[in-house]
Amino acid sequence: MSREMIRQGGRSARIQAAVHAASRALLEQQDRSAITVPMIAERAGVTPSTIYRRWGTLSDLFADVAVERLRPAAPPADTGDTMADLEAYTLEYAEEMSSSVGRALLRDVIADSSDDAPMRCCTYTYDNLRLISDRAVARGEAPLDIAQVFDRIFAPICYHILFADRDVGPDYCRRLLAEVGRGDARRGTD
Amino acid sequence: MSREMIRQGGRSARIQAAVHAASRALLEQQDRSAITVPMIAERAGVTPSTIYRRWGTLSDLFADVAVERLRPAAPPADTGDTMADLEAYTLEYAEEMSSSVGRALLRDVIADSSDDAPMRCCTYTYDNLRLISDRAVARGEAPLDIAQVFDRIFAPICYHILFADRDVGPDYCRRLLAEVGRGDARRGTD
DNA sequence: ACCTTAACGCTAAAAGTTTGCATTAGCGGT
DNA sequence: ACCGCTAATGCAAACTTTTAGCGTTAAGGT
Repeated sequence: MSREMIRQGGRSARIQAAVHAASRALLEQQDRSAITVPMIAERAGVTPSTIYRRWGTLSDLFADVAVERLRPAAPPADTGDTMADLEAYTLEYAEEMSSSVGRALLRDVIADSSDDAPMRCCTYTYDNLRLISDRAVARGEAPLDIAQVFDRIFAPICYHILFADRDVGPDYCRRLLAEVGRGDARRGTD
Repeated sequence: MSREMIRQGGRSARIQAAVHAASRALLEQQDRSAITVPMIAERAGVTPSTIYRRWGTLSDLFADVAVERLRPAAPPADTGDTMADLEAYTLEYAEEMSSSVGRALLRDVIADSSDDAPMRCCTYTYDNLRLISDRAVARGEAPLDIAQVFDRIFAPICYHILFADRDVGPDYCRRLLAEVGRGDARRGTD
């Protein structure tokens, strides 16, 4: 969306930061259905037309903000044990996403009109899993089967969060992890 | 949303039907970002304020329409073989949802501001799986582990459709089915 | 330092949304 | 079958949001 802009430095970047910050601030205070483009513009010290031109719709702006927030701040913890790494990362992911703000982020990302935002969000998870896998290989262990981790662990977690049909707690996550671990969780990347 | 209305008969129902029909028609012709409430209202022969009052926002109206379209028209096919029933239903589900209109429906449902639409959509799938399972029991077989079918088959399918990170074709679905079948796919409902 | 042009601010017009009031038409009670 | 009650609709005015044109500013390259 605003990734492949031609102008990236200076004012353009400052405005993007201001708009993102204003969006985040408002999302924390009010219900999203009460937030409007002019509100964000005023708080960011920008005219509404700038936002309309750069992001098009409120949904796309929120998707952009959500992707930004979903971008991992720190790499997954390195415990020295691959399965422990995976468990820690999974539990953190589930806890973060199943919160009301996390669920909103997920929905914003998925509502993006282009397929760009959801795919990028997916890539973040992939990169983290890849990192855990690479560390395993560096220790002489077999790599993680990342595709299977997506199918068996992260997909169910996201599904239940998005469809709100069941609670996604640590116990449930550990069961998913155990089912994968019990089988052939590692056998090379697809 | 419009489910628990007090008035259900006569004019109210006619208007709901007209608005739904108008929405569906417009969704087939134009990009959803180009569709507005006044457009739907005109096509349905209704004033915009009626739509605003009953559905609130365009997203919620679309979610309502999507749930309606997702409601199963016919029960899943009965082949006499439980696993064949499950395969047929899964492939049909995946094909329908991975199409561009299907994906849009899924996104509309998930974007619903209340958690009502996504959960109801989920229930439709559950009911269909339950039907397949019940038929299995009637034949003296073990029931389907529905929770596992959700986690191992439908969740991955929906995840990949929503995040657009990979293609969801019959081959992929059959692999998911095989992995469940190979394991303990039937062991009672959670 | 200069040139090109993407991006912004401003403003006015267009479109969409909200709201109050009058009217219509389900629904339950008689 | 009729009557009263009120949810639901239509209409129209007030209000807000969105779009579009135009001049200006400031990145980024030469």
